[in-house]
Formats: sequence, structure tokens, C-alpha cells
Amino acid sequence: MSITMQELAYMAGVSRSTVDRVLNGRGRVNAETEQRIKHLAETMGYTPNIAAKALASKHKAIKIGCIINAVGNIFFDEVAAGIEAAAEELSGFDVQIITRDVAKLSVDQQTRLLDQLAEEGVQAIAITPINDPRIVDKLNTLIARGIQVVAVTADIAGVNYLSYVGCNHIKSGRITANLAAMISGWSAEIAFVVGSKTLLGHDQRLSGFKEVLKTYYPDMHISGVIENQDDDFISYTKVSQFLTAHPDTNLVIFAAGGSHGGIRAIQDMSYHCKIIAFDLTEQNKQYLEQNVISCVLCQEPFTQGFQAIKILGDHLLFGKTPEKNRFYTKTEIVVREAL
Amino acid sequence: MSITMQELAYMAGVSRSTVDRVLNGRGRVNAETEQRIKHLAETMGYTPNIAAKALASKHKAIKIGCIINAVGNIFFDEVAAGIEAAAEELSGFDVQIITRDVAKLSVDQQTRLLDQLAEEGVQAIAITPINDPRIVDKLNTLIARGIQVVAVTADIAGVNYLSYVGCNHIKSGRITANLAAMISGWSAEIAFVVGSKTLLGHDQRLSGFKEVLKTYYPDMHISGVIENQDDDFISYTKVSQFLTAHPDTNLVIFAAGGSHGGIRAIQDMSYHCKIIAFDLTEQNKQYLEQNVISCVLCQEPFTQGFQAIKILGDHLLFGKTPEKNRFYTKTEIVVREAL
DNA sequence: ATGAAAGCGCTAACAT
DNA sequence: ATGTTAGCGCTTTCAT
Repeated sequence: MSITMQELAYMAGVSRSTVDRVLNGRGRVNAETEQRIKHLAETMGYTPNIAAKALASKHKAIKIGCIINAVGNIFFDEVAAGIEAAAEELSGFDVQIITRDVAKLSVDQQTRLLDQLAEEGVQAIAITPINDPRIVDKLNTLIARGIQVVAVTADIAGVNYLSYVGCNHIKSGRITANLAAMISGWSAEIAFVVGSKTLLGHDQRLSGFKEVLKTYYPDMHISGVIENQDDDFISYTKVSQFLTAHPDTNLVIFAAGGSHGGIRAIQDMSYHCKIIAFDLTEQNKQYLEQNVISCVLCQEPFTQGFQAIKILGDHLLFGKTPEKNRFYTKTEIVVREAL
Repeated sequence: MSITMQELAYMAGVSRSTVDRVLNGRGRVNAETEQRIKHLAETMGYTPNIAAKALASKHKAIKIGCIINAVGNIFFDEVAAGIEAAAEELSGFDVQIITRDVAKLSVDQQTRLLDQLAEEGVQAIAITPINDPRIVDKLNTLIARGIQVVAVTADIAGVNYLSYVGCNHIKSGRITANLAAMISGWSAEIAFVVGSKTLLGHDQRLSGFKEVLKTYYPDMHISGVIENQDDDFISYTKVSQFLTAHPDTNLVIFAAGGSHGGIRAIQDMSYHCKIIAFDLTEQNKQYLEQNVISCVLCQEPFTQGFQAIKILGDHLLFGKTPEKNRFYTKTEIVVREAL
């Protein structure tokens, strides 16, 4: 238990308020006194009592807006649960989390939602941003207005975020390659399914994957990249066409949504191959249980939601700015027995 | 932000203290009043303000003793780090963590340390207990005296713990089997290395492993179980002898310490086989990087230490008793690219 | 530029 | 059995 402000004040021969001003940068303090107190706090190893802070600043209301794609997707359900949990941890403060979740957003819709949140007076926003210049502009405008933004799950370039929270896609691609090699005996013909090549995350994942194949596994080849728009039916059609055209494929990797449709195609063709999928959806769980999928890679969706809100709360409440502006979640490898 | 005690008191027409007595079970309160207040709190959805609680009970000093095998073992270093982190989170309360860490403990030594801690007046103990009847007795005696105990990492039977925090060994064994099958194409001759068959955890892990082989993988056989006492040199000798005697072994699983010695033996013999090891020691990391080990299984040592203290703190400080008295950590699968 | 005082929600003596 | 009072360490007015 560290020293208190009161004690510092006594030692410095000033009042508690002055110490408060110095330590919280509220200004209006003699420069010399300021230095003296800062130094004192430093040498005495002062750390603020977080409980007292919480109690005292209870009336400081903060509003955080959230825009995540939540409906009917277990991944985002978990993100939402993480947000919930973080909000819970912030109870005791006057924080209000305004969630706007929609199944699938157009750029227009997302822009509109952002404007709405700004109007409602949020001081911070957690968002899974669409990779579009208009969103970049909009976010930068809001940031310029003093609204803090954290990007969750999806990263886009050109925005001055407080932080990005989500998967390190390159690394997850590399891990996928490593795993793919392990389960296929270092030799395979691979179909790599992504949502869209223009999606930053999916593309990076593919790059990471390729890098590792090139460096370590000369006998593993990508026979093709399939884009399924994260859609089960497109997935069904395209996978089925692809496998007909490339019957030597013996490993299919779903680095995207739509694994359900793709796997159904494989089963309907009675095609024999190994499968790796991403995200622990209900269907992927079942496929795992039935040994259809070898393993599923997860990206800690709960943690993503949790950390996004935590970072924002810490910033707004305690003025903490995260030292690195990227918070990477782990890529978890889930096998049947781990369910 | 929920309703406060003060408000409840006003609504019930009593004083704050009475509400406090009721809600914290301090007794000395009219049964009828008690019911009324309880009901009121319930219907109004009262939740205590944790920050205020922390502030007010600052002077309530608590002492927690820790006995873990810490010296020179990265696994327990991580456990210790978790303990540290939890203690940090409890700063703001007057908690004192007394750590007694020793390299390797005899039953006598552990008993003595327990007595010492009791004498120092700890209210709770986190311990990695030795599986011995004397320890069981000693712990139960302390528990009878009102000292709360949490078992970390190692579970032993017959003790009325507040909770066990650690790996689900059976499950980790099952996962190991699953993984082993994946990387060896569902067919292998396996050497399974444990510290000691009499160690509850290691034995359970072996059971889980066997179960899965039996159910799912008829072509995978355990050609032998090696006991290495978690010692690198015993490991070296025994593994080397075993492989000479069983030259068809093509997968070695180190479900114990001493993987370094065992792997060295394999390398010295220029023996070719796949390897799975437990715990991310410095050496295992290197072997992973060099593709000597296929993958390493981890058991979240940090989380183990963290949760042990958290459970104890929550109990002592807030009277929370965990609903389930087993907290299982995940079995993490780590591949080279994940390092 | 600095200080004094009230209050955040709760606990723990100390009354009654 | 119940109420009163004084803090816990901090923030926030409001004086000076």
C-alpha cells in the first residue's frame, strides 16, 4: 500500500489540492512547486488508490458507443459478451455503453451510425470498421473532435486510433501454415478460402500463410484461393466447382466465414480431404466432433470485446494511453477433445 | 449504477448500519426486519459498490501464504508472476502475500512451512501440495482452524479445499492423444514419458490419453511408459534405453519435466521420431524453433497463480465462495509460429 | 497560485 | 436490536 496524496502534501508542506493539481496535470500551480511535488511523488513511489479514484469520480459520466456486427454470428456474440464483461467491471463508475449492432452494414449505414453516436455525445467509440475511405474520413473527423476510437477485430489503415484490438492476421496465417504442415505430413495441395481478397485481414492471413510455406514447406502448394464473401451458399458452389477442377486438393482451409457451406459441398461430393476452419461456430463445433474438421483456429473474440472497452475506459477514466497501439489476441488451436 | 445502502435504508425506514448488518450477515438484527431488507435489496437490484467497499475496508489486513515450487522452473516462475499480478490487483486493500518457494520439497519440509505460515497468522494458503497423507492431515487441520486453502497445479484427494486451480489432467491427456493422432496420421508407436506414475496428475493424463486412443485410434499404440522423475539425466538414460529396446517407436510424448534430457538422448542417437512436450520451458522453445518438437502443450501457469490468489482474495475480502470448487485452466497448443 | 470543505458508498467502532 | 459517527483516498467546487 503506497503513500497517499495527503502524506505527500504534508511532506511538501502544501495542501492536498495542490498535490492533486500537480499529479493530475490540472495546471494553475507554481512551476517550482510542481517540480518538487512530482519529484517527491516519484521518489516516494506514489501510486494512486484506484478504489478511491473510482469512488470520488463517480459522477463523471462517460458514454462509449459500440458498432459491431453482432446479429447471428457467434464470433461477434462473444465480442459482445466481452464488451458486457468489461462494462460490468466498470460498474462503480458512471459509464454508459451504447451498442448499435446490425447484421451486415453498408458504408452508408456505418457512417450514419457513427454520426448518431456522435450526436448522442459519446466520448469514445469501439468499432469494427469497414475498409472504405469514407469511413476513414469519418473516423478521423470524429477523432479530431476529441472522440477516442478503438478498432475491434478489423484493422483499416489511415486512421489515428487509440488502439487496434484483434488478431494479428499475418501471424495467424503463419500458424495456420505450421499446423497445416503438421497434420498433412509436410506435403499437400491446398485450397485456401477467404471472404474476400480485398479484406485486409484475410489477405494478410494469406500472406503469412504463403510466407511460411515458402520458407519451410516446399512440398505444400496452394492450388487455388477461393473467395466466398463469407457466404455459405457462395461457399458451397465455389468449393464444389474448385474441387471438381482440382481433384488433387487434399487440404481445404477456411480462413473465413462460410465454412459450413463449403464443408457441406465437400460432404455432398464425398470428397476426401483434411479441413481447417476459423472460429468456433456451432457448425464448426459439430464438424470437429464428427472428425470432419481437424482443428479450428480461434481468435479470442471475448478478449477482443473486453480489451476494447477496457482500453477506452482506462483512457477516459484514468487518462491512461496504451503504450502500444495494437493489442493482439492469441490464435488458439482447438481440437475435438478440447471442446 | 445500482441503488445504494443509504437509499435502501431510507426506503426501509432504518439506518444504514442495519442494512449493512443484514446484507453482510453480521447478525444482531430483528428477523422480520432482516427479511424485509433482504427482499427490498433483491427487488431493487442492489449490488454493492466494490470501490467503496475497498476503500472502507482498507484497514482490514489479510495475509495469504503461498507455497509453490518456484526455483529454476519456468512453469512455476509463471505461476509466481500470476500471483504477483493478482496481488497487484488487490493493492488498495491491505493484503500481504507471504511466499515460501523452494526448489524441491520433502513432505517434512512442506509440513514445516505450513506450520510456519499458520504461526505467522495467515488467513489463507495457496499451495502445490505433495500427494501424501501427512499433508492431507495437516491441511485439513489448518482448514478446521479456519484457514482457507486453494490447491494450485497439483490436486490431491481428501482435502476440503476452497478450490483447486489448475489443469484438467484427464482432458489434457485426451487433447494430447487427439493431437498425437493428427500429427502422426492416425498411426504410431508411442513412448509416453511421465514424471512418476504415482503422481496423480501425470497418471490421470496418461489415463485420458489411453481412453482416446482406445475409442478413436486403433492404430496408435503405447509401446511403453517411461518414468523420469522429472529429471533430465534420468530422462536421458531411460529414453535412450527405451528407444534402443523399442526401435519402432515413432512418437515420444513428454508429459513431464525432463524433456530436455530425453530429447538430447534422441538427438545423440540420431533417432528419428516426432515429439510432443509439455510446458514452454526455454529449452522446449528452442526445440520448437528448430522443428525438433512438433508442438508444446501449455497449461496457463500464469492464470493458475492469478486465479488462486484471486479466489482467496475474493473470499476473504468479499465473502465470495466460488460456486464450483475446481477452476480448470486451458490446455494451450503452441506451435513454432506461435512463439 | 493555493487551500478548505464536502462528498462518493461503505465499514467499523461506539453509543443507545 | 438499532442508530450515530468517523473515516478510507480521492475529486470537485468554492474561497482566498
